[in-house]
Amino acid sequence: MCSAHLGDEAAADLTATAKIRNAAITHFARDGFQKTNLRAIAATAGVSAALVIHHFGSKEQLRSACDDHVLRVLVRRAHGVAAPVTIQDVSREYLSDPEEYGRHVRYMARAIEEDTPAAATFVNTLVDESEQILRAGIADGSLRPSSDVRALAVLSVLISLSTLTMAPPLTRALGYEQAGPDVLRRLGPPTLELFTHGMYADDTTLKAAQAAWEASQNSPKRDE
Amino acid sequence: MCSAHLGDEAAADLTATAKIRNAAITHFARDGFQKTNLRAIAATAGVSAALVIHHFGSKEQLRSACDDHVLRVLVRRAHGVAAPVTIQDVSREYLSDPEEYGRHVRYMARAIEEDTPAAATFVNTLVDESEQILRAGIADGSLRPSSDVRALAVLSVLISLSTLTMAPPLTRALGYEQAGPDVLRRLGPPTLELFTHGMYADDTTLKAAQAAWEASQNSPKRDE
DNA sequence: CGATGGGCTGAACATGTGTTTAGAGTGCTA
DNA sequence: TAGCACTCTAAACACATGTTCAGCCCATCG
Repeated sequence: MCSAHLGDEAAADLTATAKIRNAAITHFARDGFQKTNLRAIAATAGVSAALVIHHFGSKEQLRSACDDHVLRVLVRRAHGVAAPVTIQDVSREYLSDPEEYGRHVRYMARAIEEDTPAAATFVNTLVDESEQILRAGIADGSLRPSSDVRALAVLSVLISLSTLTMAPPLTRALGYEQAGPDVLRRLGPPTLELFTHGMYADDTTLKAAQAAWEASQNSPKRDE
Repeated sequence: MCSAHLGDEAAADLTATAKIRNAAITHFARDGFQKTNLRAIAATAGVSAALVIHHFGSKEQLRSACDDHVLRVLVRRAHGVAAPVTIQDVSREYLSDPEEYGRHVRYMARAIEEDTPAAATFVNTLVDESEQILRAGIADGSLRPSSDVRALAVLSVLISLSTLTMAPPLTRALGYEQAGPDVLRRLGPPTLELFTHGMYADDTTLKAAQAAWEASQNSPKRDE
Protein backbone atom coordinates (compact mmCIF):
# COMPACT_ATOMS: atom_id res chain seq x y z
CA MET A 1 0.00 0.00 0.00
CA CYS A 2 2.32 2.70 1.20
CA SER A 3 6.08 2.59 1.03
CA ALA A 4 7.23 -0.24 3.21
CA HIS A 5 10.52 1.13 4.43
CA LEU A 6 8.97 2.83 7.44
CA GLY A 7 9.37 -0.38 9.37
CA ASP A 8 7.99 0.39 12.81
CA GLU A 9 5.83 3.24 13.97
CA ALA A 10 8.36 3.66 16.75
CA ALA A 11 10.74 5.37 14.37
CA ALA A 12 10.30 8.89 13.08
CA ASP A 13 6.77 8.59 11.80
CA LEU A 14 6.75 11.30 9.23
CA THR A 15 5.28 9.39 6.34
CA ALA A 16 2.08 10.88 5.03
CA THR A 17 0.14 7.75 5.88
CA ALA A 18 1.12 8.05 9.52
CA LYS A 19 0.43 11.78 9.62
CA ILE A 20 -3.03 11.16 8.26
CA ARG A 21 -3.66 8.37 10.73
CA ASN A 22 -2.59 10.48 13.68
CA ALA A 23 -4.64 13.43 12.51
CA ALA A 24 -7.63 11.14 12.13
CA ILE A 25 -7.16 9.74 15.63
CA THR A 26 -7.06 13.23 17.04
CA HIS A 27 -10.20 14.32 15.23
CA PHE A 28 -12.12 11.12 15.84
CA ALA A 29 -11.29 11.27 19.52
CA ARG A 30 -12.26 14.89 19.91
CA ASP A 31 -15.28 15.23 17.64
CA GLY A 32 -16.39 11.68 16.94
CA PHE A 33 -16.47 9.81 13.68
CA GLN A 34 -19.59 11.36 12.19
CA LYS A 35 -18.76 14.97 12.85
CA THR A 36 -15.25 14.64 11.50
CA ASN A 37 -14.89 15.18 7.77
CA LEU A 38 -12.05 14.06 5.62
CA ARG A 39 -11.08 17.57 4.63
CA ALA A 40 -10.49 18.51 8.26
CA ILE A 41 -8.31 15.45 8.76
CA ALA A 42 -6.44 16.24 5.59
CA ALA A 43 -5.90 19.83 6.67
CA THR A 44 -4.51 18.75 10.03
CA ALA A 45 -2.23 16.27 8.33
CA GLY A 46 -1.21 18.89 5.80
CA VAL A 47 -2.33 16.90 2.81
CA SER A 48 -5.25 16.83 0.43
CA ALA A 49 -8.51 15.04 1.07
CA ALA A 50 -7.94 12.89 -1.97
CA LEU A 51 -4.74 11.54 -0.49
CA VAL A 52 -6.59 10.25 2.50
CA ILE A 53 -8.75 8.13 0.25
CA HIS A 54 -5.77 7.20 -1.85
CA HIS A 55 -3.97 5.73 1.15
CA PHE A 56 -6.84 4.24 3.09
CA GLY A 57 -9.52 3.58 0.53
CA SER A 58 -12.39 5.10 2.45
CA LYS A 59 -13.24 6.91 5.64
CA GLU A 60 -14.41 3.65 7.13
CA GLN A 61 -11.13 1.89 6.37
CA LEU A 62 -9.29 4.86 7.79
CA ARG A 63 -11.16 4.39 11.03
CA SER A 64 -10.32 0.73 10.97
CA ALA A 65 -6.65 1.57 10.63
CA CYS A 66 -6.96 3.97 13.54
CA ASP A 67 -8.67 1.29 15.61
CA ASP A 68 -5.86 -1.13 14.97
CA HIS A 69 -3.17 1.39 15.71
CA VAL A 70 -4.69 2.65 18.94
CA LEU A 71 -5.41 -0.84 20.17
CA ARG A 72 -1.91 -1.98 19.39
CA VAL A 73 -0.29 0.97 21.15
CA LEU A 74 -2.56 0.78 24.18
CA VAL A 75 -2.11 -2.93 24.59
CA ARG A 76 1.64 -2.62 24.32
CA ARG A 77 1.59 0.11 26.92
CA ALA A 78 -0.69 -1.84 29.19
CA HIS A 79 1.77 -4.68 29.32
CA GLY A 80 4.33 -2.39 30.89
CA VAL A 81 1.99 -1.27 33.65
CA ALA A 82 -0.91 -2.70 35.52
CA ALA A 83 -4.04 -2.64 33.43
CA PRO A 84 -6.64 -0.08 34.41
CA VAL A 85 -9.08 -1.27 37.02
CA THR A 86 -10.09 1.82 38.90
CA ILE A 87 -10.25 5.42 37.96
CA GLN A 88 -7.03 5.89 39.88
CA ASP A 89 -5.17 3.62 37.52
CA VAL A 90 -6.57 5.33 34.51
CA SER A 91 -5.90 8.71 36.00
CA ARG A 92 -2.34 7.87 36.82
CA GLU A 93 -1.61 6.72 33.31
CA TYR A 94 -3.55 9.62 31.91
CA LEU A 95 -1.73 12.15 34.00
CA SER A 96 1.61 10.61 33.23
CA ASP A 97 1.35 11.54 29.58
CA PRO A 98 -1.12 14.24 28.69
CA GLU A 99 -0.06 13.91 25.09
CA GLU A 100 -0.38 10.72 23.16
CA TYR A 101 -1.83 8.46 25.81
CA GLY A 102 -4.65 10.83 26.53
CA ARG A 103 -5.52 11.01 22.85
CA HIS A 104 -5.56 7.26 22.56
CA VAL A 105 -7.66 6.73 25.65
CA ARG A 106 -10.13 9.33 24.49
CA TYR A 107 -10.20 7.65 21.10
CA MET A 108 -11.02 4.36 22.72
CA ALA A 109 -13.72 5.91 24.86
CA ARG A 110 -15.21 7.48 21.76
CA ALA A 111 -15.13 4.18 19.92
CA ILE A 112 -17.02 2.50 22.74
CA GLU A 113 -19.41 5.38 23.05
CA GLU A 114 -20.21 5.27 19.34
CA ASP A 115 -20.31 1.50 19.30
CA THR A 116 -17.73 1.25 16.59
CA PRO A 117 -16.95 -2.11 15.03
CA ALA A 118 -13.80 -2.12 17.13
CA ALA A 119 -15.68 -1.23 20.31
CA ALA A 120 -16.20 -4.87 21.19
CA THR A 121 -12.47 -5.50 20.97
CA PHE A 122 -11.66 -2.54 23.16
CA VAL A 123 -14.28 -3.44 25.71
CA ASN A 124 -13.38 -7.09 25.82
CA THR A 125 -9.73 -6.24 26.30
CA LEU A 126 -10.49 -3.85 29.12
CA VAL A 127 -13.09 -5.96 30.88
CA ASP A 128 -11.17 -9.19 30.59
CA GLU A 129 -8.03 -7.68 31.97
CA SER A 130 -9.97 -5.87 34.64
CA GLU A 131 -11.73 -9.04 35.68
CA GLN A 132 -8.44 -10.87 35.82
CA ILE A 133 -6.96 -8.24 38.10
CA LEU A 134 -10.03 -8.21 40.28
CA ARG A 135 -9.85 -11.97 40.70
CA ALA A 136 -6.19 -11.72 41.57
CA GLY A 137 -6.92 -9.03 44.12
CA ILE A 138 -9.69 -11.06 45.65
CA ALA A 139 -7.44 -14.10 45.77
CA ASP A 140 -4.64 -12.29 47.58
CA GLY A 141 -7.06 -10.60 49.95
CA SER A 142 -6.55 -7.02 48.85
CA LEU A 143 -10.02 -6.82 47.38
CA ARG A 144 -13.33 -7.82 48.86
CA PRO A 145 -15.09 -10.79 47.35
CA SER A 146 -17.89 -9.92 44.98
CA SER A 147 -21.11 -11.71 44.15
CA ASP A 148 -20.45 -11.10 40.45
CA VAL A 149 -16.87 -10.37 39.52
CA ARG A 150 -17.62 -10.07 35.84
CA ALA A 151 -20.28 -7.45 36.43
CA LEU A 152 -17.96 -5.66 38.82
CA ALA A 153 -15.31 -5.60 36.13
CA VAL A 154 -17.79 -4.07 33.71
CA LEU A 155 -18.72 -1.54 36.36
CA SER A 156 -15.09 -0.64 36.91
CA VAL A 157 -14.48 -0.07 33.24
CA LEU A 158 -17.69 1.88 33.06
CA ILE A 159 -16.67 4.24 35.83
CA SER A 160 -13.17 4.68 34.52
CA LEU A 161 -14.14 5.40 30.95
CA SER A 162 -17.19 7.47 31.64
CA THR A 163 -15.03 9.90 33.53
CA LEU A 164 -13.34 10.67 30.26
CA THR A 165 -16.35 10.31 28.02
CA MET A 166 -18.87 12.37 29.90
CA ALA A 167 -16.27 14.98 30.50
CA PRO A 168 -17.60 18.23 29.01
CA PRO A 169 -20.91 18.90 30.77
CA LEU A 170 -20.04 17.10 33.99
CA THR A 171 -16.74 18.88 34.09
CA ARG A 172 -18.55 22.17 34.02
CA ALA A 173 -20.80 20.94 36.83
CA LEU A 174 -17.66 20.85 38.95
CA GLY A 175 -16.80 24.39 37.97
CA TYR A 176 -14.05 23.64 35.53
CA GLU A 177 -14.09 24.98 32.03
CA GLN A 178 -12.81 21.87 30.37
CA ALA A 179 -11.62 18.40 31.27
CA GLY A 180 -8.05 17.96 32.34
CA PRO A 181 -5.77 16.76 35.09
CA ASP A 182 -7.48 19.04 37.59
CA VAL A 183 -10.83 17.35 37.12
CA LEU A 184 -9.36 13.91 37.53
CA ARG A 185 -7.51 14.97 40.65
CA ARG A 186 -10.76 16.35 41.97
CA LEU A 187 -12.64 13.13 41.28
CA GLY A 188 -9.86 10.96 42.62
CA PRO A 189 -10.44 11.30 46.38
CA PRO A 190 -14.20 10.67 46.33
CA THR A 191 -13.67 7.70 44.07
CA LEU A 192 -11.05 6.20 46.30
CA GLU A 193 -13.20 6.81 49.34
CA LEU A 194 -16.08 5.14 47.58
CA PHE A 195 -13.91 2.20 46.64
CA THR A 196 -12.56 1.91 50.17
CA HIS A 197 -15.53 2.51 52.44
CA GLY A 198 -18.49 2.59 50.13
CA MET A 199 -21.04 5.29 50.43
CA TYR A 200 -23.66 3.99 52.80
CA ALA A 201 -23.04 4.22 56.49
CA ASP A 202 -24.32 0.70 57.10
CA ASP A 203 -25.57 -2.28 55.15
CA THR A 204 -29.30 -1.88 55.71
CA THR A 205 -29.87 -0.86 52.10
CA LEU A 206 -27.81 -3.73 50.82
CA LYS A 207 -29.55 -6.24 53.04
CA ALA A 208 -32.96 -4.94 52.06
CA ALA A 209 -32.10 -5.12 48.40
CA GLN A 210 -30.68 -8.61 48.77
CA ALA A 211 -33.84 -9.72 50.48
CA ALA A 212 -35.92 -8.19 47.72
CA TRP A 213 -33.87 -9.88 45.06
CA GLU A 214 -34.08 -13.24 46.70
CA ALA A 215 -37.79 -12.79 47.18
CA SER A 216 -38.27 -12.00 43.51
CA GLN A 217 -36.18 -15.00 42.58
CA ASN A 218 -38.38 -17.37 44.52
CA SER A 219 -41.49 -16.00 42.88
CA PRO A 220 -40.52 -14.96 39.37
CA LYS A 221 -43.78 -13.26 38.57
CA ARG A 222 -42.52 -9.84 37.71
CA ASP A 223 -43.29 -8.67 34.21
CA GLU A 224 -40.43 -8.18 31.86
CA MET B 1 -46.61 29.18 16.34
CA CYS B 2 -48.81 26.14 16.25
CA SER B 3 -52.46 26.07 17.12
CA ALA B 4 -52.84 26.93 20.75
CA HIS B 5 -55.88 24.89 21.62
CA LEU B 6 -53.88 21.81 22.48
CA GLY B 7 -53.52 23.15 25.99
CA ASP B 8 -51.49 20.60 27.92
CA GLU B 9 -49.43 17.72 26.73
CA ALA B 10 -51.27 15.68 29.30
CA ALA B 11 -54.33 15.51 27.07
CA ALA B 12 -54.64 13.29 24.06
CA ASP B 13 -51.48 14.37 22.31
CA LEU B 14 -52.33 13.62 18.76
CA THR B 15 -51.53 16.95 17.22
CA ALA B 16 -48.94 16.77 14.51
CA THR B 17 -46.58 18.96 16.47
CA ALA B 18 -46.59 16.52 19.37
CA LYS B 19 -46.24 13.51 17.11
CA ILE B 20 -43.22 15.09 15.50
CA ARG B 21 -41.72 15.96 18.85
CA ASN B 22 -42.17 12.46 20.20
CA ALA B 23 -40.78 10.92 17.06
CA ALA B 24 -37.80 13.24 17.29
CA ILE B 25 -37.20 12.32 20.93
CA THR B 26 -37.25 8.66 20.03
CA HIS B 27 -34.81 9.07 17.18
CA PHE B 28 -32.50 11.48 18.96
CA ALA B 29 -32.35 9.19 21.97
CA ARG B 30 -31.64 6.10 19.92
CA ASP B 31 -29.37 7.37 17.16
CA GLY B 32 -28.16 10.74 18.35
CA PHE B 33 -28.78 14.15 16.88
CA GLN B 34 -26.34 14.00 14.01
CA LYS B 35 -27.27 10.63 12.67
CA THR B 36 -30.97 11.37 12.75
CA ASN B 37 -32.33 13.06 9.65
CA LEU B 38 -35.53 15.00 9.39
CA ARG B 39 -37.05 12.64 6.86
CA ALA B 40 -36.75 9.74 9.27
CA ILE B 41 -38.43 11.74 12.00
CA ALA B 42 -41.14 12.79 9.59
CA ALA B 43 -41.68 9.20 8.49
CA THR B 44 -42.04 8.02 12.09
CA ALA B 45 -44.47 10.83 12.80
CA GLY B 46 -46.34 10.09 9.60
CA VAL B 47 -45.87 13.53 8.13
CA SER B 48 -43.68 15.22 5.56
CA ALA B 49 -40.22 16.55 6.24
CA ALA B 50 -41.35 20.02 5.33
CA LEU B 51 -43.93 20.00 8.09
CA VAL B 52 -41.23 19.44 10.65
CA ILE B 53 -39.57 22.64 9.57
CA HIS B 54 -42.90 24.41 9.30
CA HIS B 55 -43.70 23.68 12.92
CA PHE B 56 -40.31 23.98 14.51
CA GLY B 57 -38.36 26.24 12.23
CA SER B 58 -35.22 24.14 12.04
CA LYS B 59 -33.72 20.89 13.22
CA GLU B 60 -31.91 22.77 15.93
CA GLN B 61 -35.09 24.36 17.24
CA LEU B 62 -36.76 20.98 17.11
CA ARG B 63 -34.07 19.65 19.39
CA SER B 64 -34.57 22.59 21.67
CA ALA B 65 -38.27 21.81 21.89
CA CYS B 66 -37.43 18.19 22.68
CA ASP B 67 -35.00 19.33 25.36
CA ASP B 68 -37.65 21.45 27.01
CA HIS B 69 -40.26 18.76 26.85
CA VAL B 70 -38.07 16.00 28.23
CA LEU B 71 -36.72 18.20 30.98
CA ARG B 72 -40.20 19.29 31.98
CA VAL B 73 -41.55 15.74 32.07
CA LEU B 74 -38.56 14.34 33.91
CA VAL B 75 -38.54 17.10 36.49
CA ARG B 76 -42.25 16.70 37.10
CA ARG B 77 -41.74 12.99 37.52
CA ALA B 78 -38.77 13.48 39.79
CA HIS B 79 -40.85 15.51 42.17
CA GLY B 80 -43.06 12.51 42.78
CA VAL B 81 -40.17 10.24 43.67
CA ALA B 82 -36.76 10.58 45.16
CA ALA B 83 -34.33 12.01 42.65
CA PRO B 84 -31.79 9.57 41.26
CA VAL B 85 -28.65 9.27 43.30
CA THR B 86 -27.45 5.76 42.74
CA ILE B 87 -27.84 3.36 39.92
CA GLN B 88 -30.48 1.65 42.00
CA ASP B 89 -32.70 4.67 41.96
CA VAL B 90 -32.29 5.11 38.26
CA SER B 91 -32.86 1.44 37.72
CA ARG B 92 -36.00 1.36 39.79
CA GLU B 93 -37.51 4.25 37.91
CA TYR B 94 -36.29 2.83 34.66
CA LEU B 95 -37.75 -0.57 35.34
CA SER B 96 -41.04 0.89 36.46
CA ASP B 97 -41.85 2.21 33.03
CA PRO B 98 -39.99 0.66 30.13
CA GLU B 99 -41.88 2.91 27.78
CA GLU B 100 -41.80 6.65 28.01
CA TYR B 101 -39.51 7.08 30.99
CA GLY B 102 -36.82 4.97 29.42
CA ARG B 103 -36.99 7.00 26.25
CA HIS B 104 -36.68 10.24 28.16
CA VAL B 105 -33.81 9.09 30.30
CA ARG B 106 -31.98 7.83 27.27
CA TYR B 107 -32.66 11.14 25.56
CA MET B 108 -31.14 12.96 28.49
CA ALA B 109 -28.13 10.70 28.53
CA ARG B 110 -27.65 11.34 24.82
CA ALA B 111 -27.93 15.06 25.32
CA ILE B 112 -25.23 14.98 27.97
CA GLU B 113 -23.09 12.65 25.92
CA GLU B 114 -23.29 14.93 22.89
CA ASP B 115 -22.87 18.05 24.99
CA THR B 116 -26.06 19.58 23.71
CA PRO B 117 -26.91 23.17 24.64
CA ALA B 118 -29.39 21.69 27.11
CA ALA B 119 -26.82 19.31 28.55
CA ALA B 120 -25.77 21.82 31.18
CA THR B 121 -29.35 22.13 32.39
CA PHE B 122 -29.80 18.38 32.60
CA VAL B 123 -26.51 17.91 34.38
CA ASN B 124 -27.03 20.75 36.80
CA THR B 125 -30.46 19.46 37.67
CA LEU B 126 -29.17 15.97 38.28
CA VAL B 127 -26.03 16.93 40.14
CA ASP B 128 -27.67 19.57 42.28
CA GLU B 129 -30.45 17.28 43.36
CA SER B 130 -28.00 14.45 43.86
CA GLU B 131 -25.78 16.62 46.00
CA GLN B 132 -28.74 17.76 48.03
CA ILE B 133 -29.77 14.18 48.70
CA LEU B 134 -26.22 13.22 49.56
CA ARG B 135 -25.97 16.03 52.08
CA ALA B 136 -29.28 15.04 53.59
CA GLY B 137 -28.11 11.44 53.85
CA ILE B 138 -24.87 12.49 55.46
CA ALA B 139 -26.74 14.71 57.87
CA ASP B 140 -29.09 11.99 59.02
CA GLY B 141 -26.28 9.47 59.23
CA SER B 142 -27.38 7.10 56.50
CA LEU B 143 -24.45 8.08 54.31
CA ARG B 144 -20.80 8.35 55.16
CA PRO B 145 -19.25 11.81 55.18
CA SER B 146 -17.29 12.67 52.09
CA SER B 147 -14.29 14.88 51.60
CA ASP B 148 -15.93 16.43 48.57
CA VAL B 149 -19.69 16.03 48.37
CA ARG B 150 -19.99 17.92 45.13
CA ALA B 151 -17.50 15.68 43.38
CA LEU B 152 -19.23 12.65 44.86
CA ALA B 153 -22.51 13.87 43.43
CA VAL B 154 -20.91 14.22 40.02
CA LEU B 155 -19.49 10.75 40.39
CA SER B 156 -22.90 9.35 41.26
CA VAL B 157 -24.54 10.91 38.25
CA LEU B 158 -21.65 9.74 36.15
CA ILE B 159 -22.05 6.15 37.21
CA SER B 160 -25.81 6.20 36.84
CA LEU B 161 -25.86 7.74 33.42
CA SER B 162 -22.91 5.93 31.98
CA THR B 163 -24.77 2.69 32.51
CA LEU B 164 -27.20 3.87 29.90
CA THR B 165 -24.74 5.69 27.69
CA MET B 166 -22.11 3.04 27.33
CA ALA B 167 -24.76 0.42 27.10
CA PRO B 168 -24.28 -1.36 23.77
CA PRO B 169 -20.70 -2.63 23.86
CA LEU B 170 -20.52 -3.08 27.62
CA THR B 171 -23.81 -4.89 27.56
CA ARG B 172 -22.35 -7.39 25.16
CA ALA B 173 -19.36 -7.76 27.46
CA LEU B 174 -21.78 -9.17 29.99
CA GLY B 175 -23.16 -11.59 27.45
CA TYR B 176 -26.41 -9.82 26.72
CA GLU B 177 -27.43 -8.97 23.22
CA GLN B 178 -28.85 -5.56 24.04
CA ALA B 179 -29.44 -3.33 27.00
CA GLY B 180 -32.54 -3.83 29.06
CA PRO B 181 -33.86 -4.62 32.49
CA ASP B 182 -31.75 -7.77 32.68
CA VAL B 183 -28.54 -5.82 32.37
CA LEU B 184 -29.54 -3.34 35.03
CA ARG B 185 -30.54 -6.16 37.36
CA ARG B 186 -27.18 -7.74 36.72
CA LEU B 187 -25.30 -4.54 37.49
CA GLY B 188 -27.41 -3.76 40.53
CA PRO B 189 -25.88 -6.13 43.11
CA PRO B 190 -22.24 -5.25 42.45
CA THR B 191 -23.09 -1.59 42.50
CA LEU B 192 -24.87 -1.85 45.80
CA GLU B 193 -22.07 -3.90 47.22
CA LEU B 194 -19.61 -1.29 46.05
CA PHE B 195 -21.69 1.47 47.58
CA THR B 196 -22.01 -0.42 50.84
CA HIS B 197 -18.62 -1.94 51.49
CA GLY B 198 -16.41 -0.46 48.87
CA MET B 199 -14.10 -2.60 46.87
CA TYR B 200 -10.84 -2.67 48.74
CA ALA B 201 -10.46 -5.02 51.67
CA ASP B 202 -8.80 -2.36 53.80
CA ASP B 203 -7.85 1.29 53.65
CA THR B 204 -4.17 0.96 52.87
CA THR B 205 -4.67 2.22 49.32
CA LEU B 206 -6.75 5.13 50.53
CA LYS B 207 -4.25 6.06 53.22
CA ALA B 208 -1.38 5.85 50.81
CA ALA B 209 -3.18 8.01 48.30
CA GLN B 210 -4.14 10.52 50.95
CA ALA B 211 -0.54 10.73 52.05
CA ALA B 212 0.55 11.24 48.49
CA TRP B 213 -2.01 13.97 47.96
CA GLU B 214 -1.05 15.76 51.12
CA ALA B 215 2.56 15.49 50.16
CA SER B 216 1.86 17.13 46.81
CA GLN B 217 -0.03 19.88 48.58
CA ASN B 218 3.14 21.82 49.17
CA SER B 219 2.30 23.63 45.95
CA PRO B 220 -0.78 25.78 45.34
CA LYS B 221 -3.52 23.70 46.81
CA ARG B 222 -7.09 24.70 46.43
CA ASP B 223 -10.02 23.34 48.26
CA GLU B 224 -13.67 24.11 47.87
C1' DC C 1 17.33 10.98 -22.22
C1' DG C 2 12.75 9.01 -22.07
C1' DA C 3 9.74 6.03 -19.65
C1' DT C 4 7.55 4.21 -15.68
C1' DG C 5 5.36 4.43 -11.48
C1' DG C 6 4.03 6.14 -7.15
C1' DG C 7 2.87 10.12 -4.10
C1' DC C 8 0.02 13.72 -4.41
C1' DT C 9 -3.40 17.38 -5.89
C1' DG C 10 -7.42 20.34 -7.60
C1' DA C 11 -11.56 19.83 -9.58
C1' DA C 12 -15.53 17.37 -10.52
C1' DC C 13 -19.05 14.07 -9.21
C1' DA C 14 -22.75 11.74 -6.42
C1' DT C 15 -25.33 11.58 -2.65
C1' DG C 16 -27.50 12.77 1.69
C1' DT C 17 -29.82 16.17 4.03
C1' DG C 18 -31.53 20.74 6.04
C1' DT C 19 -34.29 24.13 4.20
C1' DT C 20 -37.26 26.95 0.94
C1' DT C 21 -40.98 27.53 -2.19
C1' DA C 22 -45.28 27.27 -4.35
C1' DG C 23 -49.35 25.61 -3.79
C1' DA C 24 -53.22 22.14 -2.59
C1' DG C 25 -56.72 20.90 0.76
C1' DT C 26 -59.80 22.31 4.51
C1' DG C 27 -62.45 24.76 7.58
C1' DC C 28 -64.02 29.10 9.38
C1' DT C 29 -65.94 33.76 8.80
C1' DA C 30 -68.23 37.61 6.71
C1' DT D 1 -69.79 32.52 -2.22
C1' DA D 2 -65.43 34.75 -1.55
C1' DG D 3 -61.78 35.39 1.34
C1' DC D 4 -58.72 34.10 4.68
C1' DA D 5 -55.97 31.41 7.81
C1' DC D 6 -53.97 27.24 8.84
C1' DT D 7 -52.10 22.54 8.02
C1' DC D 8 -49.71 20.00 5.14
C1' DT D 9 -47.15 18.35 0.95
C1' DA D 10 -44.12 17.51 -3.27
C1' DA D 11 -40.56 19.32 -5.50
C1' DA D 12 -36.70 22.09 -5.83
C1' DC D 13 -32.71 24.25 -3.82
C1' DA D 14 -28.27 24.78 -1.31
C1' DC D 15 -24.77 22.99 0.72
C1' DA D 16 -21.69 19.61 3.01
C1' DT D 17 -19.09 15.68 2.31
C1' DG D 18 -17.29 11.02 0.73
C1' DT D 19 -15.35 9.63 -3.35
C1' DT D 20 -13.54 9.56 -8.21
C1' DC D 21 -10.86 11.43 -12.05
C1' DA D 22 -7.29 13.26 -14.79
C1' DG D 23 -3.08 14.80 -14.39
C1' DC D 24 1.25 17.01 -12.14
C1' DC D 25 5.78 16.30 -9.92
C1' DC D 26 9.63 13.68 -9.26
C1' DA D 27 12.53 9.82 -8.31
C1' DT D 28 14.17 5.62 -10.19
C1' DC D 29 15.44 2.67 -14.01
C1' DG D 30 16.58 1.16 -18.92
